[in-house]
Amino acid sequence: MHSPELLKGTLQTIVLKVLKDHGKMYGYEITQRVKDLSAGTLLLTEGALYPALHKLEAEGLLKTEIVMIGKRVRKYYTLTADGKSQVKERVGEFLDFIRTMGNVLQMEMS
Amino acid sequence: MHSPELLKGTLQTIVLKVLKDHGKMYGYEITQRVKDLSAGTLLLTEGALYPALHKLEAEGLLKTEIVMIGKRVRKYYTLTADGKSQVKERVGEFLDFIRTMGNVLQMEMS
DNA sequence: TCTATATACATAATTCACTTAGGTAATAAG
DNA sequence: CTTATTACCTAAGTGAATTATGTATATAGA
Repeated sequence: MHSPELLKGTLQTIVLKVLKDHGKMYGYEITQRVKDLSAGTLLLTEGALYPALHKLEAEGLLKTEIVMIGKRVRKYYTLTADGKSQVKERVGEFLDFIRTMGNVLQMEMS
Repeated sequence: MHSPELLKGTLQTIVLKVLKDHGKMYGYEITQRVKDLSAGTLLLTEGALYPALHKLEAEGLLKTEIVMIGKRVRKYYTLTADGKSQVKERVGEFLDFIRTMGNVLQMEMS
């Protein structure tokens, strides 16, 4: 798997937003959804994703539900109320950031 | 000084692009220029900037010229030929990144 | 059939760009 | 004359990622 240096600091935002848009999802599904949405360019590593999910859960932004698929464990994540409000905040921060970067890098971000 | 998590991975791009747009500059001047361009929101720390400048110089993207201002040392940086071509590449990568993030976060980036 | 690939979870060691903290010194402002 | 600003620098610590590993089920192809 590969992922750019720029990804740093955006993983939580991505996870929260994808969960908001697609509802209940499990870890592996999130990696696949992000891969699809990014046309194969954003490949979330498991070593980054799972700790991030656990952290967001510990912070009360996500809640989990374990489901058995045959003999296989699947752990579904959904946003809590706190999680939902955080989505707006994080995405807003990201928008501010790229707006600022647009100014600093003198890009015409129509 | 304060700076967001999102800044990670963008510092070199910022330095290179600012040097391309403003020509010969010294470290402290870069921090002030970035502060101005970002309306006070992007505050480069010296602990991040100076090592980054030294690294870019070691990689041959920047060259230096030391000037005495009274009894004060001032170290001017300019882009090398390699540096100039890297600017386009790095800014291009950043644009790709925000385009991809636009898709993943389902933002309408007109 | 058995072998590789995909699915699905997880943690530990390491890396690396940053922050925080510290240091030196000249100049300007009050 | 004391503080803030200008101007350079390095070192210790942090934290979010990568890389490496481990476990195990399900599936597709040769």
